[in-house]
Amino acid sequence: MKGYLREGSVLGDTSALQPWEKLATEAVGTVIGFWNFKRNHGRVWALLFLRDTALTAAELQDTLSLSKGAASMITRELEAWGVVRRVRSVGDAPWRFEAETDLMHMIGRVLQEREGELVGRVRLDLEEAERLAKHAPPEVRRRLAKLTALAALVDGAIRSFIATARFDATGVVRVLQTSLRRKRST
Amino acid sequence: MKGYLREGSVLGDTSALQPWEKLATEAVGTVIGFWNFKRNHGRVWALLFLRDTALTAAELQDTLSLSKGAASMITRELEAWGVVRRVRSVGDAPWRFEAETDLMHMIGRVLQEREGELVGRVRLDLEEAERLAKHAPPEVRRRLAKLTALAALVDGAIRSFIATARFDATGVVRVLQTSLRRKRST
DNA sequence: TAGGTAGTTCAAGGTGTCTTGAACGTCAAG
DNA sequence: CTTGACGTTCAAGACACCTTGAACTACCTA
Repeated sequence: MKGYLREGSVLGDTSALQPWEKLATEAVGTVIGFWNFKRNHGRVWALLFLRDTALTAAELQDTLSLSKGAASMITRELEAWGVVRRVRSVGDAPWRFEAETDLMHMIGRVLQEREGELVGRVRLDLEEAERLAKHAPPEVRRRLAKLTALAALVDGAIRSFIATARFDATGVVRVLQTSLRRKRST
Repeated sequence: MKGYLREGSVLGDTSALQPWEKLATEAVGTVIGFWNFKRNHGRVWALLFLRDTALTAAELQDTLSLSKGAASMITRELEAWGVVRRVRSVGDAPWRFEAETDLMHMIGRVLQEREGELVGRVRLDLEEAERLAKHAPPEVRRRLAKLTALAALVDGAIRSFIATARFDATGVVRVLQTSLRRKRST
């Protein structure tokens, strides 16, 4: 085993994507990329998720054709988001990465990281605007109120999702329902 | 009135953002921009929404400091998405734009335009992957299934939202609930 | 000490997208 | 026919973000 390093491995072991892996990793990469992360965040996570095993950075690197730098940065970021775990097997082998498998929990974390702050800030700005518009015409105030109500709704839904993130989505349902009762129209 | 055209208007009429308008348009612009449209889509819509009135392209242009080209393009796009309506007042005045005010309906349209196609395609790809993996180890198949289940869930939620888009979000709640019943775990 | 692997960092270059403004089309009034 | 407001288009430039790969640290082995 010593002589056969990464390139030209004998059994297309870790490298070489299976056809379904190709499809799935690209699909996930697309959504993730569209959703404002890097496509490669999605590809890496998806591959780790599909193989049950933990892979090394080097394996990810050439299975997905990443540069060395990219492999390092992507894994580090995924790890920071709690979407991937870094594990060291026995002895002193290189780090390996394994995927978080609780999808909902994952989405919750990411939502928190990304939307939480944004939505929260926007909500505050809108509320501030509402305050400033105290003497504006009623229709204007009504419309501002409509905006803040929406912001609050979304903010609430996200928070609840984060708090109780599970696949059943119970939390979100609850929030949407209660908000429903409070404000018929808006 | 004839002599006083756009610049240096006597009463800071249409130009000149009120402080709350400034705050609100920027806030909306930020979310929209973050959400992968142009920041200016958000700013323009928000201004039209806050002023109850329909504004001309020229007014938008200098109230929000847009270039002539941008004003034209942004309004055209908003119009195409059904987020803004183009109206011609009596006689032969220039076009004016007014905002769609049903927030939920609007979001529905946009979701449809943007997510619908993406999520749908991804879902198909994942299902194809599942088919290709027919002879893969069971754990791999289970994981693929998990992904397609998520895709299907989201796809369903979006479709239902689009179909019954209202502020109360009843539709989404219903979908999430039923999907809840069918697949405890995933 | 020399040589190798693992891993990180960062400047440089690449990519795709947004914005600008000039050129152009159209229409109506003079 | 000329002029001027309104509106659209598009090529060029500005810009933001991604990716690359070389340089570097740290650590282990011979």
